[in-house]
This record gives sequence, structure tokens and C-alpha cells, in this order.
Amino acid sequence: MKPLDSKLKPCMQAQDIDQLYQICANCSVRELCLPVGFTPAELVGLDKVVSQRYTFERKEHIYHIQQPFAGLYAIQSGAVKCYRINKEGDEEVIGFFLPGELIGLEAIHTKHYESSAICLEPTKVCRLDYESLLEAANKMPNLQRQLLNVMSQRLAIQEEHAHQRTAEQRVAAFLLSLSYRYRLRGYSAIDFALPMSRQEIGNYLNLATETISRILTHFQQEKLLIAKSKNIKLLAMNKLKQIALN
Amino acid sequence: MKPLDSKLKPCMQAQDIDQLYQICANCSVRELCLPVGFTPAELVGLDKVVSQRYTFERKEHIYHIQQPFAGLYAIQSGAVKCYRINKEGDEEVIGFFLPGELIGLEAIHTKHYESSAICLEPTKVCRLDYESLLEAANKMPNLQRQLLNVMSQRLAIQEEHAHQRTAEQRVAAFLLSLSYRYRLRGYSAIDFALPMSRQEIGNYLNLATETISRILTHFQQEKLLIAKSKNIKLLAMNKLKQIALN
DNA sequence: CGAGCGTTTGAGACAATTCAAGAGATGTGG
DNA sequence: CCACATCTCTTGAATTGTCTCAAACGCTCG
Repeated sequence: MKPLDSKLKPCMQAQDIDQLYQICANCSVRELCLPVGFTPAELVGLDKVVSQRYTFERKEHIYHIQQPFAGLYAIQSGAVKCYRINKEGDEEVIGFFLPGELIGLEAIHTKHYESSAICLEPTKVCRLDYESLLEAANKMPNLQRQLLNVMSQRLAIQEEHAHQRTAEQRVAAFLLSLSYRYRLRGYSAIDFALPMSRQEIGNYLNLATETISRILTHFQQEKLLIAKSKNIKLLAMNKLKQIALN
Repeated sequence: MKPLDSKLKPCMQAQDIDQLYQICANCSVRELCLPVGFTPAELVGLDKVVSQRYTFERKEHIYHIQQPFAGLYAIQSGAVKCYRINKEGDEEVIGFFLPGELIGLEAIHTKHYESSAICLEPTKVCRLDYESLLEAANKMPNLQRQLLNVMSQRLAIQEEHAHQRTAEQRVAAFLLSLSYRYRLRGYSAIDFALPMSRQEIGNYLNLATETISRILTHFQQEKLLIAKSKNIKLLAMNKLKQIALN
């Protein structure tokens, strides 16, 4: 583990702060992010919520655990891992996040981040100041609704995740979740590159690295997919779905 | 399993619908529920959100999975289990809920309940019509804030839950969670009665009934607690905390 | 008081982990 | 741009934790 920066100033690792407001209306992931189904007028209002856009390199942190809550971050491009280190020194991965997804939701009630967010590849994010977001949500019922929808969905995903039992089930569900999310973003649902290591997948699914490796090998033997290092090609989505749902 | 009622009308099993509005101001779990920290005037406004109060007997359902979303339910007294039956016919317990807690949050984005809610003992609930709640939240920033806080907290709890590895860790964390929640409600934190069976605890923690039993026996041998049928007496909370955090 | 369900306990089976070693990538400095 | 050092990934073997199956025990409630 890289030592954590002791100063608790958020986003200090941003390389490049865009000087120009890039309004949400022009954002490529608008229809996956909060502003889903908004009118052009509303989109202009939403821009006031976007406090700042930041660009990060691979392995840079967006925020560290326990830093004071500086707002939610909407991922615009790239990929992010939220994680924490437990008492035994092992990494626990809370989740992997793709463009259009919101991170920092768990910090709303405690006012400090509950995990650290690190970029798995070069990544752009929009910081949404929480107070501005609440104000905007008051004026724009659609925004309020959408924010609650996002949180409700995250909750449902977590509850699903909690009840996956076998290792094969978890790995299959994980791959299908990524596949689905890539498809929504206009990428191939059957052929994609994992932005994370086997180790990180294991830390997300509560499985040993070796187990992830073995299961991918096994799926490959069963002709369900081809896994060539980080590249995944799904050959039998239906069979994987069957495994995922048990 | 009791066969499900095929009609999808919500709350049809309510035994007794209170005729009088019981305003939130007089509710015994007010400070645990949404109206935390509200002024008397705000509490009157909040009452308009409470569409109806319902009383249920043990084993009655508040709602069934896939029924159309009829709002959130705030538990006023009693205890509720949210669960679903998976493909293999096994029960998966999403959570146990105590007075002051909100259920139905996962239905916000899908507009139908994602699990069934059954009462573990005689239970009173308040139904919060979602549209009225959103309207009220627009007028009362505190309410909006509080609702988001509740969802944020639920998310954090779920993420915690997802990373508990060993069976002992899970059972210890489960008992401590109950203990903490009872304490908040004015009951003893060290001496309480479980409202659910070993089987249901297992279905919540993804462990076999036998494992729950064995671990309780083991904790008892280690003098960490006394488990006499459903009655639990915690003798060494600190050691349990150590086990829970691993 | 007996029936039936929930709980406890034991023994064997099995899934996933740990430990260990080797193969394959990746990145860095010369 | 290559060579070496360093990660990451894969594979095997032994170990461990939890589950399954089976039987006995003990509440609870009619």
C-alpha cells in the first residue's frame, strides 16, 4: 500500500482542473448519470451543482477514507475502485465504478468518506457539492427523484451481492454486471478489458485471487468465455446467467 | 412457505386501520424515524405524508415481493423480516427491521417491492406515500436531508455486511447490531429476546442453521454470552466486537 | 400430555483457502 | 529498445471452515 497523504484536503491529487464549465448537456454520459431525462433548461440549472471537474491518472486517489465529505463524484470517463483496508491489513473492495456512476453516497450521513476511491485508469470526474445538489434537488423535482432512484438501485445491487453464495456464482454475476454496464455505455457486452486485477476482483467478491483464477480457467474449459489476461470474451452469456442466478 | 396471495393489492392483510391520525409528534419512535430533529410545525406537515397506519399480527405480510410500490413503511412497533425465495426455493433474508426503521427503499427505482415483508411479532407500521413524501421533502429541506441520510446509512450497513467473512464474525456482528439497535430504542443492550429463529438468522447471514447454533454454543462456552433459546445475554461485548471486526 | 417444530450435536463431504512454486506480464533504467 | 527486476497470474497439494445428512433433544402449543 502506498502511504496515505496525511493532509485531509480533498482532491489534492487532481492533475488538471478544467477552467471552463463543461455543461452537463454536452456530457457523453449524461443519460447514465443523474441528469437522465432532463430538459435543456434543467441541464443548465444542474451545471451549477457541478462544482469542478477533475482529471486523474491511473493509481491516483479521488478521495481517501475518512476525509471530510466534499460531495459526490460522478465519473465521466475511466474506472474507479472504492476500497478500504481492514484490521488485518487486507483490502476490501466496496465496488468498481464506471462512467455515469456516482461515488461517495455512503459519506452523506457520516460526513466523511467511508472508503478510498482510486482510479484504475486515467479518469475524469465531476464533483457535485452536496449542499448545492440538495438545493438544486429542491428546485428540480426530477433531480430529487433521480438521486433517490440511484440510491435505491445501489441498495438493491448491494442486497443482491450479499446473497451470492458460491464462488462460481459470484464470478459469473460479476462478469455479467460488467458486461451489462459496458453495453449501456456503448461498448461491447461480450468482449471487453477488465480494468482491475484478479486480486482486486477477489477483494471485491471475498474470494482468494487463486479462486478467481481457477474459476476463470474453469469457465474457459467449459467454453463459457475466453480470458486472456485482462481481456474477456463471453461465449455463452445464457449459461453464465444460469450460473449467476445459481 | 404460506402460498402468496395472488392479488397484488398492497396491505390487504391489515387487520385494523386506525381511524384517527396519530401525528408524528406523539410517536414513540419519532427520534429514530424520519422526523428526527424536526420542529413541531414541521411534524404537523409530516403527518400529511403518513397515508395510513396499519396493525399486523405475527406472520402477516406488510407487502409481497413484486407488488406495485405503494410507498415506504416506517415501523412503529414490533419487528419485520424482509425476505425473498430464490430459484432453489431457499429463503434469502434481506434484513430484520425494528421500530423507527424504514422498509421498501429498494422499490423506489423499480416501482415494485424487491422483497416480501413479514411481521415477526405483532407490528404497527406507518405507510408513507412516496409521492407525498417527495412533495413534503421539497417543502421541508430537513426531511429531504433525513431521507437521504437514511438511505446512505443503509448503503453503508450493506457494504459492511458484504465483507464479513467468517461465520463467527457474522454472528458476532449480527448480535452487536441488534444490541445497539435495542439500546437506541430504550431496551437493554445486553439482555434481549431474538424475534427471529436460528434458521432465519442463517438465511440472513448466508450460513446454515446448524452453523448458527454451533457458534452460539461456542460463544457460550467461551463465556461471551448466554443463549437460552431466543433469549440472549451478552457477557463480553468487547470480545464480541473484537470478533466482529475480525 | 403428546405432537410437531425448532434446536443441538456429531460425522463425513466438499468448497474455498493457504502455501508454494513456476510462468507470464509489465515497467524501468541503461 | 532490450534486459532484468518486479508484479501478476496460474497451477498443484494440503488444510480448514462450513455444509449436508442424520439423529436426538427440548420447547411450545393445542
